[in-house]
Amino acid sequence: MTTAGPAAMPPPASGPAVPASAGRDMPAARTRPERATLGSVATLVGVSRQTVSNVLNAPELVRAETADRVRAAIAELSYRPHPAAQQLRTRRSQLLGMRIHQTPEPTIFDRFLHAVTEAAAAADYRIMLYTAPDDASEIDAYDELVDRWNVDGLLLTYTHSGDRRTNHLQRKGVPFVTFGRPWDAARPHSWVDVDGRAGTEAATRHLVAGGHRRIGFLGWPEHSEVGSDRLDGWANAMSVAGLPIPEPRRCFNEVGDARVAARDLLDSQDVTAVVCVSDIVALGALSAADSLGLRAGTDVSLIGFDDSDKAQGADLTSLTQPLREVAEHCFRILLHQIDTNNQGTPPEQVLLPPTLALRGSTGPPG
Amino acid sequence: MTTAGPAAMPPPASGPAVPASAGRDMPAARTRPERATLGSVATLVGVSRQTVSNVLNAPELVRAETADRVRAAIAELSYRPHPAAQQLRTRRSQLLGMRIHQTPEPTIFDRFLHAVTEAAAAADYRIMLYTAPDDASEIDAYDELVDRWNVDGLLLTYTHSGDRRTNHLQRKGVPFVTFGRPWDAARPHSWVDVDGRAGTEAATRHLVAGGHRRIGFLGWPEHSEVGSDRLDGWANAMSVAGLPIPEPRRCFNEVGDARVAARDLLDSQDVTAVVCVSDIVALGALSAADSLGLRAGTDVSLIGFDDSDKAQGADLTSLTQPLREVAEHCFRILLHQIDTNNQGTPPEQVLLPPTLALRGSTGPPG
DNA sequence: GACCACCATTGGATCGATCCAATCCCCAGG
DNA sequence: CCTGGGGATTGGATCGATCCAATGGTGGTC
Repeated sequence: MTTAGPAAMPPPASGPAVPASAGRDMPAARTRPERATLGSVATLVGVSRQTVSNVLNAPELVRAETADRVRAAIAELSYRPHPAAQQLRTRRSQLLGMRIHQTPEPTIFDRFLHAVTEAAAAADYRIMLYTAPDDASEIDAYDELVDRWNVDGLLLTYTHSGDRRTNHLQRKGVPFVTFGRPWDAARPHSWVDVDGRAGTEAATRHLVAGGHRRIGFLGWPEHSEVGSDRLDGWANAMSVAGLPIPEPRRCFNEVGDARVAARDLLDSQDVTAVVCVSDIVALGALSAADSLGLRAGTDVSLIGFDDSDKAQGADLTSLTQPLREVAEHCFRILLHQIDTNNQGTPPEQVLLPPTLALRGSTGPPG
Repeated sequence: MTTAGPAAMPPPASGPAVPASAGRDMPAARTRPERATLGSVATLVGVSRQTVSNVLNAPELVRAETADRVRAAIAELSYRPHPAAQQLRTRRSQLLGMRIHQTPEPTIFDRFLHAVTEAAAAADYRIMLYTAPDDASEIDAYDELVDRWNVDGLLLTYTHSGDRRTNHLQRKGVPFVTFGRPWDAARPHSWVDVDGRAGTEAATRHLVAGGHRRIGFLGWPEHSEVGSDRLDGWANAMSVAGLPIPEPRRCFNEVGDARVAARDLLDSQDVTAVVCVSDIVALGALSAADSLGLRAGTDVSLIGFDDSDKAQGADLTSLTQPLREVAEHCFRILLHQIDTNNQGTPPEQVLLPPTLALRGSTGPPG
């Protein structure tokens, strides 16, 4: 369900029917919770503010028995440090910046955003959004974010060759991680990415194991780095299997264009299976097969990439990007940079393999 | 393009080729910008901190000539107040909270998120994200957000009848606005929504004006409030036009299910046009028409809802939700509540009409 | 027993802004 | 000439945390 009004049809969790946990009553009555501070905890225990602070930030300095009493008081008053006060003193904000890109339609980036928000929340970090019309003004926005808001780190997406943003951030010494490889050999920085090549390789191997011998590839135009990577995986698996490599077809990432290209591929090349560079493209292939009277899963096998909702809806085998893991790695690496003050440790790179989600378009399950 | 890796094919703005504005050199050389503070501005001008503060927050207290000198110094040092310090003193954070919902696939909510981020940035507010598995724990999250992070206001989405969140926030006195109507007659609060009924009405009128007399409706199952609203618009327009009202067909918001329902509608009811409750459903109808040998735009007219990228790709006439306006209204109302301390003015409601984006599925343009 | 090292704890200063009350200045009114 | 009122400006206290240097108490050593 890509769409529909804000109160779209199936409410995206816990419907109105659920009565919500009943046994929460204690704090409901209070009119003014009267925020607890370091000081109030300290006087309750009978120690100084600094001792309370140490219990939280440097427990090894505090005698165990004292620490226990402090912790009890913290729990009793349900004290939590005030972020603004901390930030003022420490120059740390517990905030991570993330740019929202202007895309015609939402992408898996949005799922990534969700996963990162959750991963960060577990460590008491929050995501602050910002916008920028292009990379150039994004660089301008960094100064604002870092100098004024004390954002602790940045998560970049949509990296591309010739990306100026990473250089700028390295020069400024701001901790950051990118989701996506730097596609040119720039100064190395930390990144996390999904191994598209490994994905299409696995997909192709799966088809080969299923008995296919003529397997085509439906890709994007040449200049796409992500696209070439995925194409390479298919080509490599084919050559490893000792199979002939049909000329790949290319199209834009739209169903209509993909349908035309796919029809051509199915017609002229006589393939029995097609590995597609994306789900969108695979949907076009599905439609093309349909119009040629070929049934997906029996007459021809199709595999997409991204395991989007559309793939699930169309019963399309696809490659699942491990977005939760990507998000967790991104956050872990970023947190490490922040904690070590961005020094000492070399940049870290993580490449995660997608997994094949088998569905009807590659034959009956089992 | 719903998908593809993080560095997806067409980079979503400014490609690598663009050399980025060349003429920015001044601040690049400095090693340590040495943040300007109220105090440094004050000593430069030769006035007290408070006067500088007044220039920014209460200009009417300052003599015009003094204010000008202060403003000049502010510009020279490129001073900007430190949010953490302000927040500590004023209990205002310039932050708005927004929950990211767990949706299987991104929705127009993500476009809304973008629009809100931009609207807020113009007034120096930022969006902070949070997650919650369901409405109940979302309510828990409010305490954290409001008490600890001093979030100034909240933007809620996915309202539904029986929504407990709004009551809770009203009790706490936290400023908030919802994108979406409260579908039951709860205590009134501020909201902004898109008038689905007016949209389908306009769509139907357009079809009637084009000469159609048998116009069907393809909707969601009965329990959807948004769905009923959109159905009502169609039914009303039909009855106003004095046309017979065919039995509406209902399906889930998936292409596959919609195709089945649409085929039935096109077959048995002999309609020449179909108003659809969403783009997804309309795509199903498109596919059904195709399989029946009917060409969209000539043999049968189809209209979707949301004007998603899919609609644009499929050359489908659809109803555009004015998300930018929705976002701007939401922010404006929220800001007003914050500024007036959430008192005095009654809640404000805004209902915005969608606009019809005409494409090939309702006949040749012009 | 005096001395020192060491651990646990403390008090005061500080981050950068705003709040509040006090002060200064100038001019009209008596 | 003194007084009072009001606009413009100022200094000090404050928000809630951390940083830093100093203090109190304990035990070991000569």
